[in-house]
Amino acid sequence: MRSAQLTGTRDRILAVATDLFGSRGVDAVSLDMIASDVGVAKQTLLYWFASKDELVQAVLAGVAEQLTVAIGAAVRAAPNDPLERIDAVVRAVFRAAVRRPALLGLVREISRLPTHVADRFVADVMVLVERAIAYLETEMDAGRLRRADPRLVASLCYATITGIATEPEALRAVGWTPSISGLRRLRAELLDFIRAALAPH
Amino acid sequence: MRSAQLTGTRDRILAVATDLFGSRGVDAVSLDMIASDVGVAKQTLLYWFASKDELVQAVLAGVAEQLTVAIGAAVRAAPNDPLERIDAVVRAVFRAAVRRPALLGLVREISRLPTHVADRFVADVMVLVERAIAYLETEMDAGRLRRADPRLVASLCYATITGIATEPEALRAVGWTPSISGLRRLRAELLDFIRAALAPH
DNA sequence: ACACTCGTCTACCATTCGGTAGAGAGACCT
DNA sequence: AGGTCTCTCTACCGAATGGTAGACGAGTGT
Repeated sequence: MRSAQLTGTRDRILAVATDLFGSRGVDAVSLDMIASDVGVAKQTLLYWFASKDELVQAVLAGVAEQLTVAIGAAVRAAPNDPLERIDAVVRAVFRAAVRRPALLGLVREISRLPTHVADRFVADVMVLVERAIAYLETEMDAGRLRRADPRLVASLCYATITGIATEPEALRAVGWTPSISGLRRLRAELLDFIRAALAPH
Repeated sequence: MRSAQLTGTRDRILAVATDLFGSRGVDAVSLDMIASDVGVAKQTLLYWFASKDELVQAVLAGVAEQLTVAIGAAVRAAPNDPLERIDAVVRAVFRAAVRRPALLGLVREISRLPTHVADRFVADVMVLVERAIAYLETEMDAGRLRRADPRLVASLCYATITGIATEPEALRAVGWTPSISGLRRLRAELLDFIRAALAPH
C-alpha cells in the first residue's frame, strides 16, 4: 500500500471528477486529466471505475444524493409557508453550489449524456421534482401561490436557478464580478424575482 | 463545378454546423460528422473555414445576427409599454428557437469555449444586453416595472428563457412532451411568470 | 513459507481527432 | 490552346483518447 490517505483513492477520484466534469463538461475532460489531478495513473481510475461512463454515473449519483439531502433538510427546517419554503430551498441549493461550484454545472450536463448514463440520475431527481410539484399544487389550491401549471412553474424555477448559477459568462456580460457580497446580492435578487413571480395576485 | 446547388456549400456547412453544435455541443461534434451530414469531404470544410475554431466563430456570428435582427424587429413593432415590449422580445426569441432549435443551445455553449473564440460573440450580444438594461432602468425609474437591479434582472430573464428553451431533459422530467400546442402553453406560462416577476407591486 | 488478493503501476493498442499536402476537374480569361 | 483560378477530392500525419494486458509489491490467511 502506498500510504495511509486521509480519504480513499476512490473518493478523491470522485471529488476531482465532479469538479472537472461540472466546470468543463464531461466530453472535454479526459481520464488522463482526472488521473493527473488526483495524482495517480489512469489505470488506477479504471481499476475503481470500469469505464468513463461508469465514473460519470458514480459522480451523478453523488450529486443526486447531495441535492436530495440538502433540499430535504432545508424543507424540514422551514416554516410551512410556501414562499418561506421556496426561499429555504433556493438558499440550500445556493449554499451547495457555493461549496462546490461544479455541482449545478453537472446537472446541466445531463442533457448531453447518452440516456443509459443519465437515466439513473434523472430518476433520482424526478423524485424531488414530483414532490415539489405536488406541494406547489396544494399551495396553489389553497390560494397561497399564484395559480399556474405547477409542472411548468417547477421547470421555470429550476431553469432560473441553475441558469443563473451556471452561466458565469452571462453574468460577466452584464458586468457582474463574483465576490461574497456580490453573491449574496445575487441570491437576494433571485429570491425577490421568484417570490414576485409566485406570490398570489 | 459539381452542380448548381440552391445554396452554396459554405452556407450549407454553416447551417449543419449550427444545428449540430447547438444540439450536441461543440466538443462532441467532429468535423467529419459535419462533413458527412453536408455531403462533402472534411477537407472541403477546411477549405471554407481554416480551422474548427474559425467555423465555430462563423456560426456564432450568424447566431448573433439572427438574434439581433429578430429582437430589433420585435422591439420596433411593439407598443411602448415595458411589459408589452418584454412580451414581444420573448415571443421573438421563442419564434427563432422554434425555427432553429439549436440556436439557444449554442448561446449556452459559449461558457465552455476558449475566450478567443467566444469574445467576438460576447461583444455582439453585449450590445443587446446593454440596450435592454438601459431600457429596464428607465422603466423602473418611471415606476412601470418593479424596482430591482436591472443588470441582474436582465440576467435572470436570460437564464429563465434560455434555460427553459434548452433543457428538454428538464421538461421531460416534469412530464412535458413537445408539441405545437404544448409549446404555446409553455410560452404563455413563461410570459406570465416573467410578467408577474416584473410588474410593479 | 506459500499462495492469494488488493491496489497501483508501466507499456501498449485501436480509434478518432484536427489539420496538411497535393492532385484533379471544371470555369474563365487571353 | 494554354494558363490560371476556384472548388473539391484522396491520402496521410501526429497527438490525444478510452481501454487492455500484465507485472510488481505489500498485506493476509493457512
